[in-house]
Amino acid sequence: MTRQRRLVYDVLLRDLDHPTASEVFLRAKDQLAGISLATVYNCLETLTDAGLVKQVNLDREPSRYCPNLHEHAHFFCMSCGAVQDVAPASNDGGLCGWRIPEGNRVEKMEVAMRGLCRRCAAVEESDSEETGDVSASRAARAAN
Amino acid sequence: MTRQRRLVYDVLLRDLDHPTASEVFLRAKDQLAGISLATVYNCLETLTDAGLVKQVNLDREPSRYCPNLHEHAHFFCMSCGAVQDVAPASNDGGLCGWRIPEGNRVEKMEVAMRGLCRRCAAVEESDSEETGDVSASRAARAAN
DNA sequence: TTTTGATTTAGAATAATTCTTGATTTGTCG
DNA sequence: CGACAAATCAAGAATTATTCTAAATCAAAA
Repeated sequence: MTRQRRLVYDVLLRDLDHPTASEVFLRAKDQLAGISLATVYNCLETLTDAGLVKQVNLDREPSRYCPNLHEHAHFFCMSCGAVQDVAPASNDGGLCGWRIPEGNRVEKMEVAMRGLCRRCAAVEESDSEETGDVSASRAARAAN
Repeated sequence: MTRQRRLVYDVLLRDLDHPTASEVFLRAKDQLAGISLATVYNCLETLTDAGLVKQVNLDREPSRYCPNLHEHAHFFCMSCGAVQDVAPASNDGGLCGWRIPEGNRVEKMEVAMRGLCRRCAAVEESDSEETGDVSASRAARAAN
């Protein structure tokens, strides 16, 4: 945790408004004049890889960053651009329902899942029988 | 519906594998040698605006295109990169459950909603009392 | 203190997408 | 049929977010 990483993380924690990398950069500069945009990108990536921060994307807009590690969805206001966290309605594994804040109007919802399709899950299963290592084969294929 | 648009649309309909713009371009070229990537982008945008096609994004990867207009989610295989459509488990408005294909392993799920936050919904409400036109005020603000 | 390795910086490079401009096609009307 | 207007297309330049590169800096260990 270097000074720059600490600062970038603090910026994210101070206002939980899902800033873009550029916005983080502007806020960080106020406190550490010499910091560069590249460093902000580096720090955001490091923090994301470390699991302290989540990268949030909507369409092809610039990525936004969120230090909320609880399971949640995101609500993007089409009018003012604000981004809110939305908590799950219950602890049933996230497949079912969200606590939409009172007054918000949802016009569209997008759901994306990531994982292994049947075929790849099967291959991994058989690979792990041979090697005993579940993650190795996936990593090997992912390297393509 | 011009020749190029028809072709791009047919390419999407032929294989429902969510190709990127470049992939659409490669397939389209086979049937209309002179078509350009810019035209493919134009056509995809036109088709999307017309509501015949949906643009599908995961993270910052190239956009993919999908002619399935039914409500559905997307499943991205982390190993082979395949993208599958996932149907809702019931017709309850999409808040609740998805028919994950047998054998698929979901490791992560992302939910994004778009709409109007409480404040903007309230403003629009009061605007429409004055003007009688719900969409005008939103459009005006969106133009910023 | 020197070394070592990681991190930061600035700017160049990249990749997807959009924009611009001129050419082409299409539809319409005489 | 032929001319004109409007829409569309093509080619390449431009844009934008992001990543890469290489040199400079820093921090901890020896």
